[in-house]
Amino acid sequence: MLQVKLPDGTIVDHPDHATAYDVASAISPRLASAAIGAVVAGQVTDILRPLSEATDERPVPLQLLTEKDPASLAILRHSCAHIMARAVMRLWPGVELAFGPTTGHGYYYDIACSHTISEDDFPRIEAEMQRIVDMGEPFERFICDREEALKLVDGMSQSLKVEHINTGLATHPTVSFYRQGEFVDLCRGPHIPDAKRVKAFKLLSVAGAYWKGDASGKQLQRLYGTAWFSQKDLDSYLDQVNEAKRRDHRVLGKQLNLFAISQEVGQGLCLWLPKGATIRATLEDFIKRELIARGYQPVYSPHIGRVDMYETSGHFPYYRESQFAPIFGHDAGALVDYWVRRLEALITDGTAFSPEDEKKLADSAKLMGMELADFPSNGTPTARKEFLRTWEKQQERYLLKPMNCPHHVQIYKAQQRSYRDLPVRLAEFGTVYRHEQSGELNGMLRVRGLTQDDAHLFVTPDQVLEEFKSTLELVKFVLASVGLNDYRVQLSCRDSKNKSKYVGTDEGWENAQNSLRKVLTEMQMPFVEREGEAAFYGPKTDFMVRDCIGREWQLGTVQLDFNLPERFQLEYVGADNQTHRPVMIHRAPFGSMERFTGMLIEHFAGAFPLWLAPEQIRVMSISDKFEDYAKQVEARFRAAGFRVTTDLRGAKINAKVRDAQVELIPYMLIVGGRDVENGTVSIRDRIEGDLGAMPLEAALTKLQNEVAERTIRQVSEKKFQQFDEAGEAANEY
RNA sequence: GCUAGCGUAGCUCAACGGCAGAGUACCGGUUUUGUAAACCGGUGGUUGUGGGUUCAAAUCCCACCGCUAGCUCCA
Repeated sequence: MLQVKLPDGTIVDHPDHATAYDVASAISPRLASAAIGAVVAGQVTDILRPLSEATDERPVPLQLLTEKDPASLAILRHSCAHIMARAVMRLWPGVELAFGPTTGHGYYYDIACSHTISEDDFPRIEAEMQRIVDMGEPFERFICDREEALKLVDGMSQSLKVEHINTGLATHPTVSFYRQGEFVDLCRGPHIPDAKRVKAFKLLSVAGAYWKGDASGKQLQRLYGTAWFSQKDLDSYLDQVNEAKRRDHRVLGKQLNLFAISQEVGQGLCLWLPKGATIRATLEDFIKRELIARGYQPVYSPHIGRVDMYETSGHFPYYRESQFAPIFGHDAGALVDYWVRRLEALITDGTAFSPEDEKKLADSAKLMGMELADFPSNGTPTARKEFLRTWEKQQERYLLKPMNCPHHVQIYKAQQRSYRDLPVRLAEFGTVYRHEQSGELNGMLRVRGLTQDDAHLFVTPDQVLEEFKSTLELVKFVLASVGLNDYRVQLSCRDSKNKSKYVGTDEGWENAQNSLRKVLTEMQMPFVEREGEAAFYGPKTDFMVRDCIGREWQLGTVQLDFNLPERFQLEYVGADNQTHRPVMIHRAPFGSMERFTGMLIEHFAGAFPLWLAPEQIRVMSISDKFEDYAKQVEARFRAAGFRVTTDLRGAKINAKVRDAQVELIPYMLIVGGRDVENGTVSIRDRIEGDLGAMPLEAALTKLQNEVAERTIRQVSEKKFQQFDEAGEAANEY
């Protein structure tokens, strides 16, 4: 007899080989048919798996999962990934399978297939999947030892699975498989009991992916799909996807003339059109006022700086590949730079660099006017490198600035600093340039030239906690000011297993990470820790902000840095008359103006609140007889600081109203004969519609109040079903 | 950077080897209007760029530039 303990504490007896399905059937047939999976001793597992096999614990703690449990969705989707893979294998023989995990909203399967799958193939694949679902075959689990498993997958010509068993699963004594009809796949599971449980599914897209995420590895095709327990859930999900599409900042940015990216200017270089620039300027003015109130000092620094400075900070060597190439004063600059890198590769890992090739470089350099009489041609590679490095440092070498911090460090160093001066808080909307990979560029969200709402705080070690705390408060405040109150904080730490990616000492890192934990805990801000997400010079707290349709964006960041002060030998004189080293805090509440504005466009679906709207008010005349009055109204509002225009076209009022609605203007002031007589305006709210006539000054006061309070009225017009992250189930193999 | 798909009027799209078109925007005129589209007329194109195939190329082929999705990356 096997004793099973249900969630309410009841103990029930079952035969030794009983499964969760048997237990469910004994409770009620209806429960049995609703059961998708089971949690046995805390592990999600199949309902058809013998309970005694799944755990040694007695009585067996069992919880049944039905469609209502979020974990069930992950099981369903992973099973649907198998069904999709099976369908693809039926349609195109010779398919090799890689991984097929679930994602937040669905699943994918990576495959190697000689046929290039396109969206045109989706109906065929979906039809084949439907046939498999209709057959309703069970998913059967079985276990093999390593040898059997290798034989099995090799026999099915699944070379990627062979490789995975030999590498990723090298330490597993046994591995599990799932069989469904002719389809057998190496898989950790769990799975739904049978294919009939799939009630609604859809293929979403196909794209490239790399085997095991390695860009130098094999290119695979990744098929994305989603699956739900009802057609209604699927439709609701697709609605949400369409809503996100409707809000696309690239589309709205074009329609509303907010920004443009021109092929002629260059990839990833954003042109802020007057309306977009107005939004940005309003945000910047708001932040600047706030910073002054909080003791920050404005600074400005140039857009380029000497490469040496970025070698000192570490940015140049660390991010070499994603920076614009340096600007060299000497014609041979780029050549010598290449030469040095070849010598470095030769020194560090013996990468071949023939004397003939080096001679060619030397000859070319001479031709370009470089003096090489003293070059130690017969010296060691290190000696040759040092000669060239010395030459390089004597030349003009500038870098388009990829980061503001080294410049702000120089501003700190421009004066002698006393402990009485600290904290020194230097703020700048600093524009930086990064040569992001072309495939990464995306509207305003990922660009090559961006302006950070940057600041660097130079503090004494005693001030770290307090200053860090107040910067977090600032981030919270500015996010709240644009109505973003739903966010979580991520503490991004160093990867403890791969320390070579970071600069500084173990002690410094521990110290910094502990400080951040302490502040977040004291402020009662819930946070999740992520290893390997830190900047190379220090740990970060990143704000992951959720917008009104539930998507998450990484925006603001606050970072603690013990390393740059060390590298730049920063100092202040303490009360003890000794020199001490300050600590730096890097922070950007919005991140970059480009990314933040792009995100806001999508959050508000282009309909900005009054205080941010580029065109706040449009005055429209009923006919040209009232043109003068309309102009008077416009002048009154403009004098009061509003961004106001007039529509004096010979069109009907209906047309003028429609255009203003489409352009998402917050308020329309309609003026006709009655208004001229009574000194009123007829006010129309973009959201509420006609508000009737109001004395001019009353309308002015109403709108002034709305601006002063930065009222936000336009979000959450539509409530979307929240889709819980179903979690990464069953993706180990 | 990689894989796949896509580039036609300012914008949205049609034409898919045989005369490059529609809606909208824009310009001119008529209309003088009270809360989501009045009417008439007109301008606008070396079909992303360069090469090739063909009697003939927006259409087929090649290269480059750019965009999109995903991967990889993100100080």
